[in-house]
Amino acid sequence: METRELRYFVAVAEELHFGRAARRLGMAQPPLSRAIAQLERRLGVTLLDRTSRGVSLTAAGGVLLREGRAAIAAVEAAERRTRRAGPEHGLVLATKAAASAELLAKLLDRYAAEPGAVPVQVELCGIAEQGPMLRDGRADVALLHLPFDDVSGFDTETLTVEIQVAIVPAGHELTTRAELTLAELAGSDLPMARWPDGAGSYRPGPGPEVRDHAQLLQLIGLGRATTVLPDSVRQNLREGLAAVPVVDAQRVTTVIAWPPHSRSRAVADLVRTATAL
Amino acid sequence: METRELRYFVAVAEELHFGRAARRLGMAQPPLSRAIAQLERRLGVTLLDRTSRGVSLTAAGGVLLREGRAAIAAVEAAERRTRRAGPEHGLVLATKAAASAELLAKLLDRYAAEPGAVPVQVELCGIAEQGPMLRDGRADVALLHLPFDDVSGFDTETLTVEIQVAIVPAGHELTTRAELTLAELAGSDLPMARWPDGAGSYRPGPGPEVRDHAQLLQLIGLGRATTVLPDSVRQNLREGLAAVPVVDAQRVTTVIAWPPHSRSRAVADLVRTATAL
DNA sequence: GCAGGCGATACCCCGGCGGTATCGTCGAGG
DNA sequence: CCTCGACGATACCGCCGGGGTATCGCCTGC
Repeated sequence: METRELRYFVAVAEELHFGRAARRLGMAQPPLSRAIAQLERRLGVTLLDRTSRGVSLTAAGGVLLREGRAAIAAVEAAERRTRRAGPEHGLVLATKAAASAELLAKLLDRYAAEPGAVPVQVELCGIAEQGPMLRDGRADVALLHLPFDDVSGFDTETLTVEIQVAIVPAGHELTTRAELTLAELAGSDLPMARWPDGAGSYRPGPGPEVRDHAQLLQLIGLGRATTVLPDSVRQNLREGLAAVPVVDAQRVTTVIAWPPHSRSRAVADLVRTATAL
Repeated sequence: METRELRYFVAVAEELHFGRAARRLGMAQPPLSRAIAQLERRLGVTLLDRTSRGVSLTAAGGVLLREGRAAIAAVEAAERRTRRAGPEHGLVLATKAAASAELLAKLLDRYAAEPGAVPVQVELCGIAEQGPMLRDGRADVALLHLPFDDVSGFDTETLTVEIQVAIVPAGHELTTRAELTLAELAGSDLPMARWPDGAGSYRPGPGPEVRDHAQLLQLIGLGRATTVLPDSVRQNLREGLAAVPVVDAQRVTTVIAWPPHSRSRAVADLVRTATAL
């Protein structure tokens, strides 16, 4: 199977429409139809159910969609990692913009002091973008946060485990409390802010929609919202905001993750530095 | 990058010889040279250092060899898993021949009794062959043994943790001991049998070379060797052999492993059954 | 200095990929 | 019930590129 065939199939499987898929691939529809038919013949499996009104995936098609995406990602990872394998091309570390700044600063400082350290480019990415970046070779190593990020398929080392805290306006009645429960927070007059999910859309419910941290903190400062965040954000809270521990919120584990079998000395050094923090 | 190019490069990188690689690929040498040169041009990276007497890998070439093998494995896994995604094609479970028979028997029995169970084909493979089988889609799920097998890149659940025992001839003086240390065992008159490593060759040292379990146990019965094995082998020891716990040998953990993101209901059921044992 | 081995180059041919034109079929709407 | 339109399949064509053979250039070892 060639990656070209995989890309064609993934496009059709995602669009469920040969014409649109062909447009997305920058080609005409007939060769695409033929390529998919040929792929099915070679595999000996029907991947798509065609009606004259559209297309739907068979079970085997679903498998190939999932596995094919992974395979394409692996090929593209190989390509990118090879391109970046020149004479000490440096490391790319992917992390959330919202991640603990002190942890990151300490890690980068300590690593830079190591003998044989290479330049580290920090890639600040959006929610849950680190996993894909690591998988497809855009990043060499990432800081992930359990239970939010998916670490399956990576090697990881745990760095920190934190409780979560509610962020509320300074002076709000909740700031008098030593600790809270999620139920108490939900029962307060402050609605929980809502984040976009992976696809960029908001699940319905009360509470304002926010896109980034600054927006969120601004809204909380105005007394229009609240949220629950890892304890480490307390270090950088601006004036007008306070944090109250939430006892029954899930612990957040920060891990450093890297692709398995990564034999690069630089990655190994960085991980060793991180675990020794 | 097309998988064809990857296969070509991997062949050359493994043979370090264009002519042999071309023969292995069933093609002539000039198109292969050209394809590699084209790949290097497209990647903008030199992969091979050519002298008129041979070929050697550059650092980038080493990266592409490792990553390319993984990418090819991913593509082949996608292909095999798709082929096997017909109407309930059954599961393939990979395990060592030497693995605990009771555990396996109990697992298969319990799973077969589950509603919606599919046929399970047990694939007995050699030392450390389960990992590759799982990676390239020849198996859907595997029983692995830590610390011997490499589980990086898989999802796993721990099933059992066992101590290890020394296998000695019945009546040998060591059988009077309630427990041993590795040092004591090494200091006895019984030499440790030697297993082939991954490449099939034996590391030098004293002690007889063995290829399989039957051969090993036979030698031990004759008083010519000893070895250290997981505790569960006691259940199947033939007459003339005895087992003595070795207190400082590493614990052996049996895990069930499967490819990450495996959404198959059958795999999920089997894993659930296994963890409930 | 010469022969042999190895990779690169030159040149050719054909298969297959991608393009355009068109067909067959099914569903919606009047 | 018929027509129109949307969609995928088929037919046919042209050309690019992958693969073949022949040969070169270069280094090495005898």
